[in-house]
Amino acid sequence: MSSIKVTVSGVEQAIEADQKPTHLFADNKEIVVCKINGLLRDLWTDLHDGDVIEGVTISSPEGLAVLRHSTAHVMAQAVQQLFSQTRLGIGPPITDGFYYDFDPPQPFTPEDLEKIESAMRKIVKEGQRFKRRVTTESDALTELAHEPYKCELIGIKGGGNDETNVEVGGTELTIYDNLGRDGQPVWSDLCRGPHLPSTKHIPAFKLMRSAGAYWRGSEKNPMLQRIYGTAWPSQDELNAYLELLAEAEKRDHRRLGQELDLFSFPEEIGSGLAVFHPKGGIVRRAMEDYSRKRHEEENYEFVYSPHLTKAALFQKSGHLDWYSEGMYPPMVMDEELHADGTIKRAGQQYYMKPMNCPFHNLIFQSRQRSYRELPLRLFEFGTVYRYEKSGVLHGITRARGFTQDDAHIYCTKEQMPGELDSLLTFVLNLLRDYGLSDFYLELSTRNPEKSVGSDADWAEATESLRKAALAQNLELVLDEGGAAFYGPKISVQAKDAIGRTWQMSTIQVDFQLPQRFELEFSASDGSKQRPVMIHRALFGSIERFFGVLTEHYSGAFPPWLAPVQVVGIPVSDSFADYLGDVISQMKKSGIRAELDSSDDRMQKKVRNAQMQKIPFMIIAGEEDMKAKAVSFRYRNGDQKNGVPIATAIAEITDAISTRIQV
RNA sequence: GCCCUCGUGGCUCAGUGGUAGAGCAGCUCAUUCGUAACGAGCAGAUCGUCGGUUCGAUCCCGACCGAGGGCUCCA
Repeated sequence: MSSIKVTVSGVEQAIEADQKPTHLFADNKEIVVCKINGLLRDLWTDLHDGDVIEGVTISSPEGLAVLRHSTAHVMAQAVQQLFSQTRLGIGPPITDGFYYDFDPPQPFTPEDLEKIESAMRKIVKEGQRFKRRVTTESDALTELAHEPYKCELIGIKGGGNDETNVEVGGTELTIYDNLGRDGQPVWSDLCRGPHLPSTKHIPAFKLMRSAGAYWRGSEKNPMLQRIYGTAWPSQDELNAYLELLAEAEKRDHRRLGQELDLFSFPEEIGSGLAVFHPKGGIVRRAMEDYSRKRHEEENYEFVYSPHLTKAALFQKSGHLDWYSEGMYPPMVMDEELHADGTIKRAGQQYYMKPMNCPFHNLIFQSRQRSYRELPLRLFEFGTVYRYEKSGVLHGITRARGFTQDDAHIYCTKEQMPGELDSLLTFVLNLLRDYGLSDFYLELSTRNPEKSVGSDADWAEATESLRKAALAQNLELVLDEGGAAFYGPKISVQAKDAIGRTWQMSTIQVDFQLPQRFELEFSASDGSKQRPVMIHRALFGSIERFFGVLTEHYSGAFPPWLAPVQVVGIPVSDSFADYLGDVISQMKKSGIRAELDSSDDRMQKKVRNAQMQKIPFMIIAGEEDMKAKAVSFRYRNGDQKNGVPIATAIAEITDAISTRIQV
């Protein structure tokens, strides 16, 4: 046997020509795949003289993707074992897991998933080897004649997105055979690879759920059945992931909204339309009040506009042309009909507003504007109504009626860069005040296929946005071509307490509306000029931000936002008057304090307050009363006894005014 | 909108082709108790809505309304 020279992990060495990477890395069980000359390859790949080989561990991002993709294959094999009539779609790795799309005779039931999972465990146990086989288009079409979706992929080879690329994205068309103990193929799938050396390299996995999904992501295509799963390098990591999901479920704002009596969605009102209960109302008002105060400091002017308008306004803005299916249908007023039903007098159409901007434009236009007034910043807590598709509604974060903290800034071209810069700083600082601290920014640029406005305007606005973003020293992600047709935008993404990303604020330049409304101001030389218009919302919608904060804090709001800041718990009834007096003093200091005078035992009252996530429990009994003091119990279970009344009040008012979390 | 799952007292859930139970919450009584559920009793549901099948439906079928998980969508 001849030998060849290869470089393994940076070290040049001579090996037998029939040695594979799997042999080279035999002493490191963490290595499940490798890079040969920079390309990700199976550990069974043939080596050639001069190859440069690096091991890739199962825990690396690439290793995880391979693990998950291989697990998807095992799932597809199990599905076809159990349901032989099932045709295969695609099965790529995704964040934290994988999915595979199937076209089964019957949709999968939860019991099916259990069966599939145990069939998978068997396959994993068998240690089937993944073997790569190069084929040709015509051979593959013959071999996979019974797999119509796979044949379709062969037809679009190379042209697909990242997901279809997993199947056919390589330069060669390949099929992976799973070899049983006897070395004979037991199952095959069209796939680019690479894969784990064998199925026994799958340490931990779990099927999560099945769901419908359109073939290749288009709602014009048939609906396939997708099964989601997750796979990890160890059982511990799988458990940690499942715990994270359980934690996310516990802090789901829809669940907390009910448990903490914050809001509800009465069926009688309609899908996606919420009512805020008193406690939710307090949180919301605290949010709004603080936002209003900060906006006033930043020279915003507060305006109001009606919830509905004649069609003409949204015709002028263009919304009816491109957005009517997202709007509630019109109300026709004062229409008169002939006896035969034909129209005698045309009525007037009124629409619920899906946006506030046209109203603000009318305010701008209500009189002649001077350059001396600019930038003019019009702010409104504007409630809008959008007929979202039923399937997209999600608690309070995606609703059909919601209130935007909406402002439109009218300024000169020259003012725009400075305005965007100070605006972004303002936005981020305000979000920080609400307790979010981990951000990145996303800049959406022009889609040349679909946009209005001149090249120069776009370039200038995009550059101003980019400069403003870079000045923040935050990660900036480019969303190439992702802007709306009327102008570029920057959006602020925030991470919450358990690491999930939420899109928060958006700052959007608009080249369209000033033109459609023919907005003008008088410049210093007396000429008429068109202002630049900037749309911006910090919360997106108040309801949505409310939901995000609820999940971020898991319902344990910082004192300044908490519906009830203090609950007084007397050790027994005989101390209720004493403690009631302390609570009254707190109320006079502006603290949202309540006395629990129910006839529950104090332990029960503590439990109730704990479950309501009230920041401060103030307890008083014999000792405290004698000392003219109270005892604290904090949400985390800590205690502080014998605190003089004035000190206690000061501690609480201080926590509220500094907006700290406790 | 599409696919799947679900809809039983305020909440969480059990249950059956012959008109319903539990725990918590509520109310009453008892208790007055130092940091996460004292005890007893009472009350509370035309089993989402409307049709159909059936001698009879909360249970089977259909439509609608609503919820959940996804897909698509979010100007």
